[in-house]
Amino acid sequence: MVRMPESRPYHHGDLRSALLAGAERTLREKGAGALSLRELAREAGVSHAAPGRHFKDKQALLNALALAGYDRLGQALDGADDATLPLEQRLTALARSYLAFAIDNAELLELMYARKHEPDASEQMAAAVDRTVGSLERVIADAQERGEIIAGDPQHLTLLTGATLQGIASFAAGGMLAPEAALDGIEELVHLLLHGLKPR
Amino acid sequence: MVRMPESRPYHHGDLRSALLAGAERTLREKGAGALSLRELAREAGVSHAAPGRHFKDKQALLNALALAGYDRLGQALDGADDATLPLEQRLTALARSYLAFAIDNAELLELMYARKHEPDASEQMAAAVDRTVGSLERVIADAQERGEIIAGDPQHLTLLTGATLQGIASFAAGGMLAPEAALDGIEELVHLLLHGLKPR
DNA sequence: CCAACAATGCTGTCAATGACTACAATGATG
DNA sequence: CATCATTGTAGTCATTGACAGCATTGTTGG
Repeated sequence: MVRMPESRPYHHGDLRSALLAGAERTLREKGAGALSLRELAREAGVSHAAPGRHFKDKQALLNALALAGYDRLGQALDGADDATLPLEQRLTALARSYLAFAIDNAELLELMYARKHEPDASEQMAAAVDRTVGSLERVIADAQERGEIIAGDPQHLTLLTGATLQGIASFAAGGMLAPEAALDGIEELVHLLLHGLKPR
Repeated sequence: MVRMPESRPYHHGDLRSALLAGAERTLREKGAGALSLRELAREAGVSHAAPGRHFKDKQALLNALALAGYDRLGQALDGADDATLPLEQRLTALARSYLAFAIDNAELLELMYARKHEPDASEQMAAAVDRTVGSLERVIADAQERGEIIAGDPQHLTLLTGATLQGIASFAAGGMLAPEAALDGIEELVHLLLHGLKPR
């Protein structure tokens, strides 16, 4: 047996991107626990230590993955926000967009919320969170100015709304709630949030 | 050097409990990722394969840990529920109890919600979830009968309430919200849930 | 044109881990 | 007290993350 020339070049070309892409696929298919740097290296056709050049350690890769996730989520939310819609519809659209993302990126979202980031990565992470939360806070603040929502610290109200969404997403991710049920229930959910549980 | 008799008996006595206890401590101190069967065995003063007699694999131990968590959560909630209180206070007490548990058992709660349970363990898990959710659903259903809460499928309303709580817990666990802030905000939160965001 | 030099990849190695097997001690049961 | 299931032990294997040292490539200044 003679070893073939293996025309593969010494340099991969864009190993960093390939690793991130592979990691996302694995994340989606097998969950975060199944992520292995060595496996990713094998998939990319590269030695087991090569990833080390691009990511100091496993956590660094996970951080990069989370940041990319925030970008995609931010785009989805920005795309779904239509300031010309009436409040309830506007909120519903935003909520649907968030839930849809949460449902098809359950494992990724978990990474995004994971509290294991190093101090430096945390800064970028915090900024990303702020950008994301901002989408929602804007809607709330707008509605307050128009008198469509009660007065009060907009951050508190945003917290309530965001928490509810995150909770639903968490239930859906945990299998306690079917994804379709979660999506179908959005209108009622937003309605309840706006009108409260008490009879009027 | 002569090996001492090592008066330790061949049998540990209650290895299973010792492992669970150690696992909980590690979970609390270093997080779920740092859990190692071998490390637990060392702490218990036992060989590295001994845990295998009590837990088929690592996941089995995690499942047991989660079930124990549901028991403790259930006790906390049952203890906090006082049916004689007015609705808003009753809900507030329950919410505070849940949040307190979530905050000081963040990692455990994550395990409890993890969707990695095998089909058989899932049954017990589902039952445990039902028992837990039941505490809340009871309150909602009671209030509905008294006309203090709008009509509608009580499960939907429970879902909304539970999701909001879980969302807040999730934010607190993720460091996006200070634990004290979360606990302090409970009254306002429950009030908002009951009365809605729209002005009356 | 080529001599540093920085990036990027490779091979080799280590300790830790989860899982498995075969074997030994213990203690309960008939 | 003989038998046998339970519970531990010792040894082993493949996988993994991390690291060190070397090789290849491409770039940049002389």
